[in-house]
Amino acid sequence: MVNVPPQVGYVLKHAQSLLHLRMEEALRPLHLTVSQYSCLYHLRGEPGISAAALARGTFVTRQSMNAMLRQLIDRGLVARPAQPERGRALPTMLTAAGADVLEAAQRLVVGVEQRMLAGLTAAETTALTGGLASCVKSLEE
Amino acid sequence: MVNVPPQVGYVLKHAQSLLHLRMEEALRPLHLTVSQYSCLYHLRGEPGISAAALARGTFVTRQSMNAMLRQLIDRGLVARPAQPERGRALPTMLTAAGADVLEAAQRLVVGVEQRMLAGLTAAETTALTGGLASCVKSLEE
DNA sequence: TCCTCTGTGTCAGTTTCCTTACATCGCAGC
DNA sequence: GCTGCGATGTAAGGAAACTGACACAGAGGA
Repeated sequence: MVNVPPQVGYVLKHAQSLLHLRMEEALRPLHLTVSQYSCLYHLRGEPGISAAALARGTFVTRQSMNAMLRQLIDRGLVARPAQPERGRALPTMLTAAGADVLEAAQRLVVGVEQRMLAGLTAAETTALTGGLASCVKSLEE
Repeated sequence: MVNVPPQVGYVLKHAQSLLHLRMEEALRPLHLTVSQYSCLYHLRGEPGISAAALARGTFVTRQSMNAMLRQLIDRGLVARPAQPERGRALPTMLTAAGADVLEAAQRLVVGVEQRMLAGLTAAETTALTGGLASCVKSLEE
């Protein structure tokens, strides 16, 4: 890391990589991966969402999301009807057990985020979030 | 994405995911992945570095880095002696062809980063980099 | 009505990366 | 001298993700 100019992309990757690692460590006792947590989290925000829409919100492909959902259904954390009411989309939702696991997981994740932001003021945190949101907006046409 | 509070971790993941995607698209004409670009980039900054140290700087495992290096050596972009001069570490370095490819790749990557930061002032960009660096520092013990 | 386009679910194959494990080398301490 | 420790390189196996491909359902226009 010597003679390497502090490029934004590299620091961004570094922060994301480290956050992912810490979250993985924190969620390990619950036998939950970061992707699975993200899946449950979005599912609570939008009950009855389709797997494809869930995949877009979690930054994975439909195929990966369906494989992940099968695991979560086997564990009883997620439920999905066998037949669609209309169209092809199968509305997915959290079970009571899934909501419990998510609540416990979120406490752990919030702890990690607080640790990540420990060196920043509230104003700096707001500026960081705003800056990242601007990057997202600029990168999607 | 409705009813989802703007958590920092999520926006961070979103920005990193999008940046990775745009870089992958930009580097495709050069038949280079983001990881390979990152590898060449660090190699130029620290010639003669070991594969293990390179792996730490690129956020992958030693095994993945050695596999990647084999590909890059086959393409003539990287060179590594067959025998270590001392110890077990094999000093890795860029070839002339590798330096050329890296230079072309970096132009493309800089373009993507500029696009990402288009909506931010210079001061905001500095604040963003500083905020991310603080997150990194807080997350590594 | 027919056609096209988009969105969704799914299967198969491949790639990439990680985890686990082992052997080797230099170094510091007894 | 010898031993434990850390760092490096390597191999084998598995987990997770992606790409490519196909079929189906609804919306909209010709």
